[in-house]
Amino acid sequence: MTEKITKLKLIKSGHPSQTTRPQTKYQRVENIIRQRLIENIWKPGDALPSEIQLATELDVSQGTVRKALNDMVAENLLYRRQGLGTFVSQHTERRALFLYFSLAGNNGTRILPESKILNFREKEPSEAEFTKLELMNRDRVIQFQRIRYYEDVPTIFETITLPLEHFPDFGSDSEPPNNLFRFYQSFYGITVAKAEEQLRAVPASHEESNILNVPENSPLLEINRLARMLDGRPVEWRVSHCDTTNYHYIKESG
Amino acid sequence: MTEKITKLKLIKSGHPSQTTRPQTKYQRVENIIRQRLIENIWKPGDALPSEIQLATELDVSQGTVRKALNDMVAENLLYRRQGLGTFVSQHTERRALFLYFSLAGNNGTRILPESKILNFREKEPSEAEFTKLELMNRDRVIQFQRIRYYEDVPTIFETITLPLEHFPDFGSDSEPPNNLFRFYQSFYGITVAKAEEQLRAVPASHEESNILNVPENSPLLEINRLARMLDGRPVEWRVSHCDTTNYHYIKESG
DNA sequence: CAGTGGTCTAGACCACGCG
DNA sequence: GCGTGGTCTAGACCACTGG
Repeated sequence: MTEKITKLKLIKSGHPSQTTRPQTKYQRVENIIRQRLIENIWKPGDALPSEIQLATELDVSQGTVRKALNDMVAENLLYRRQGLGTFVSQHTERRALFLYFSLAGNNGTRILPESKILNFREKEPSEAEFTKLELMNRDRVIQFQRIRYYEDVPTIFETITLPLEHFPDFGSDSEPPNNLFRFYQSFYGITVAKAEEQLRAVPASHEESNILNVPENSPLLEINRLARMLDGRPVEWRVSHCDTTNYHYIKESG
Repeated sequence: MTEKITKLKLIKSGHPSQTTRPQTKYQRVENIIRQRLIENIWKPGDALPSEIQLATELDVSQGTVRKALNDMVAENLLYRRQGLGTFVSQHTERRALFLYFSLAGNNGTRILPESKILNFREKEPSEAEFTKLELMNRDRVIQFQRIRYYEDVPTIFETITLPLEHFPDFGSDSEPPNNLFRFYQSFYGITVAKAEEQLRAVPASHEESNILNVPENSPLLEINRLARMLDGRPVEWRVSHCDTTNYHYIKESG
């Protein structure tokens, strides 16, 4: 009994600043783990310490650690494999495909389409780019465009804008690969944690009609997506114009 | 000790058929609750018995009931209000808006747009309708079309198809209201539990160009949505053609 | 086999909503 | 005050994985 009381005292006195703004233990555990992910102390693919080790280190019960980890698994930041451990999520092909790429063939199958870079430049951000990417100073941006092919048919025309700040020497070595998120993660230690998409129907421009081999002004699906890192800062703004004759965007709700 | 052992024996012997295909207790609890929702024993808006009552009734611990309920809260079938209880989800305006209606103004605000019914008929299903709605016999279907307005501007043209089987006397009393899901729920006891959407860009037909007041062949966003009931059977097929000049479809991932 | 996550229990105490 | 869900603990046992 006395031991219990002492423990509670210790916990409360150990966090005196949080008496006004109460925070649960599992939230504190979550924040600690989140911070370690942001600081790359635990890298994508790494196994975390076991639940019992974490519980001991952070002086909480295993159940509290479980709750925190389960929350983060639900956020796709971690994944579990029974008998093996808890791991930091990576931007594998599968993850890219099911989390951040929603186009599927009319039969329902998804493929991560091949892509070809058309152009590349470093420049001052436009007003829209400055706002969208939440740039602070007049930081420069990287911008490139590419075509993506579904079964060798050009289907998507993409314009991608990145804050130069986070991507030094981008594109100087070699062409950026097909799976950009994995590239950001493995070369720059930047993990895309979430994204917001806005969809519209737009007419094909003259340039797009040539590239995608469709009539001018024919309808294209515009996917306007802002991707954010673990700490919430924007990392990539991507505008994709898609010929949805043979493919469509899918979403499940409920 | 002996009590514990006896209890375990009881549980196992109480479910002899499940020794080969093991199922966890919380899954069993989930299935029982799910079944009661399907059978309308607990109706939308009702409070469930308290966790302790359920635990006693089903002979499991409160923690097991918690896990089952939390899973179903994550599925949006139930919601919790601390201090009050656990409730069956309803198709309120808010729910309709945030779960099943993804159009937002370019400033980010969402509105459930007003609608006007254009026509209504009962007919034999087409081949596509038969397949999509997973009709078994040659059941008849109800079909109607409507315009939806955003700030008094016609913006969406919808074609809605329902299996007549589930909607006797549909439309004979009065016009179906704006929020259809709530109507299905309160008048027919049918809850829409999930939906699958496919999005494309399509050209405006001659008819649509008149209705939506846009040039013929101008790009429209097509939302092709199949809604399913609690037990997974299709209840509604809706094809919406949207003028996305002032509005767009939104999705958050991560 | 040892170590991991997954399930389940029993019980304590807290925070909230309502009468 | 009372009943509800929300947090937290401690410990048991199961199921899976790998060496």
